[in-house]
Amino acid sequence: MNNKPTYYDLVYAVARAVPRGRVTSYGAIADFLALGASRMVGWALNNVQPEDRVPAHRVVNRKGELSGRHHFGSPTLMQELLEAEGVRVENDCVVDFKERFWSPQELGEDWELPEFKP
DNA sequence: TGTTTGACCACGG
DNA sequence: GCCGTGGCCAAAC
Repeated sequence: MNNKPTYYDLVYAVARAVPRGRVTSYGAIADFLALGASRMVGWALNNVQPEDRVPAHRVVNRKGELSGRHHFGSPTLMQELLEAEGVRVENDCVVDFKERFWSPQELGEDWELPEFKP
């Protein structure tokens, strides 16, 4: 498992760049990274694990629903994490998702991976 | 080596 | 306004 120059690292970096108390969507990351495939974002997060320290719980689908809650080990863990950050989650959906939505474009188009230390 | 699926999104009917 | 289909790239079988 060496450093593979793949979009995976980009997805991880963007996920970490999500401010606390904010949430983003797979399509937003995919669009920012110009992947063209939001599915891969989910796959990237699927390969990621807590040991990567990637707040994947801040990433939800465009509906604002915690689609990946079932992949957190506990179906309620994702909601717990979001609520712990001040994000109100109801019925597995982010309340005021539109307002809580954060776009990676806020970082800037020239934004790149910060010093990634394995 | 080809097919299927996957934490999705956009568009069309 | 809701449901169905296509598309995207990559990994697993």
